[in-house]
Amino acid sequence: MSHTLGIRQAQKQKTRQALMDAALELLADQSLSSLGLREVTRAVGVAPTAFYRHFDSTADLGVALVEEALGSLHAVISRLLTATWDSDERIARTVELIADRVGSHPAHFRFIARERHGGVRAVREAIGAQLDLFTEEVRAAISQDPAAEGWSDDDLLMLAGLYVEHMVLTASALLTTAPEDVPRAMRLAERQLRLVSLGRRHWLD
Amino acid sequence: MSHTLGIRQAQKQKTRQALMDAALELLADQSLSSLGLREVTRAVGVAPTAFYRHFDSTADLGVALVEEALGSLHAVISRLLTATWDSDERIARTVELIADRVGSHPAHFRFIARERHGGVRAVREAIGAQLDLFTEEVRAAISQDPAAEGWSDDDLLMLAGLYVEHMVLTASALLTTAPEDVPRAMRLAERQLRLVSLGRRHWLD
DNA sequence: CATTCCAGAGAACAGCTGTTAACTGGATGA
DNA sequence: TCATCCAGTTAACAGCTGTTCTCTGGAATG
Repeated sequence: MSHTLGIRQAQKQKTRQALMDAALELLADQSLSSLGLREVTRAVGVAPTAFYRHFDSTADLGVALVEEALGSLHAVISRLLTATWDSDERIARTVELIADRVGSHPAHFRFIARERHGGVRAVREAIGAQLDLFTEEVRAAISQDPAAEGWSDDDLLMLAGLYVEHMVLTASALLTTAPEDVPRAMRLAERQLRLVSLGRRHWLD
Repeated sequence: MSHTLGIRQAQKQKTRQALMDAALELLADQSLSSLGLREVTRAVGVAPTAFYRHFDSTADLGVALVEEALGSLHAVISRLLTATWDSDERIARTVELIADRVGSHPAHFRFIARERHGGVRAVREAIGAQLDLFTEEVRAAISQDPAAEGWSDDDLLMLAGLYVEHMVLTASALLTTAPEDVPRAMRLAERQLRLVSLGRRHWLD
């Protein structure tokens, strides 16, 4: 599986990653639509023209960043969803997971929150597609639950959408929360999820 | 109350409004952090330097746009909240109101959704402050409701936050919905609100 | 070993940017 | 009527932008 790359390809990937890392850092206080290609190459210490060996444009780089930020999350989320905990435990674990990821990769989540409704269409769409994927995965998971008995597919999708949106919202809230207030923000997110779960339990009344 | 402005002040306000309108239009496919002052003045047909007679920077203009987009909404929301309808009716009216406003001022809502997590701190904060205001207003309104008996202030704020976030979410969803799918999106938003209301009703169980 | 390949460098391009300074001419107020 | 004010203009500044073409030197290939 793991084919050893030649020195040349390895170097190329290293430069590509350096460009993506630098871009992510520069995006801490600006939006993608104002990110210049020269700005990125300057930060890496590489000629402006080298950029074109890796990306067509900064928009293209943005799409690659979406994959980097959200691609690896599917596996983690799926594992969480298939575990069989009771409702409160699952809620706590979910919020913990989000807080952990936000804590270890803040720039990625900042990027996603910022560009989700941002000025670059291709990136917006890439993020939307990833979130739709998450929504479908969540829908599949909760449809297995005995509590989903009698639910229409449409209602399941509605609920899954609510969960996914809330995850994004929580991540973005945690980003703008001072470290000492993180526990409070986590408890807030948990209460909101608990309220939604209550609504879910009485949906068919 | 309505003091007649001199010709000079009237002209100044007219130019200022033209700058804001042009900016809003240009922001349809870019973020504020990439909006140039020359770009705006060019669109209006005015010298670049004239910009400084009205705003310090494009960020300053952005803050003014936040006020324009959300300032007038408080009165409308308050009126809606104090009306005494039953739960389902209120939900339907709320979603209708949002759909109406989004339909008549799409650029304003696009701007808010885009810059809520955008790259310009001052604008992010201005939007956050406005949303906090809405949250407090909603909290005050639902605390009057008999259903709020026994609720802690913290829980009321949590629920109000959920409602406000959902309004923003619905507005942004309606923006990216094709006209023929708007009714479907509205019904989806209503079902989500109904689920939250169910959770609310059973919160103290 | 000789050849091909290709990531990155270098230089140059037209055109854009925010900001300054000094100005004009019509509305304003005494 | 006449002096003052001030929204908008003109010109110029240094510095930035994306994109092109040409070149180079070390890795890959046979």
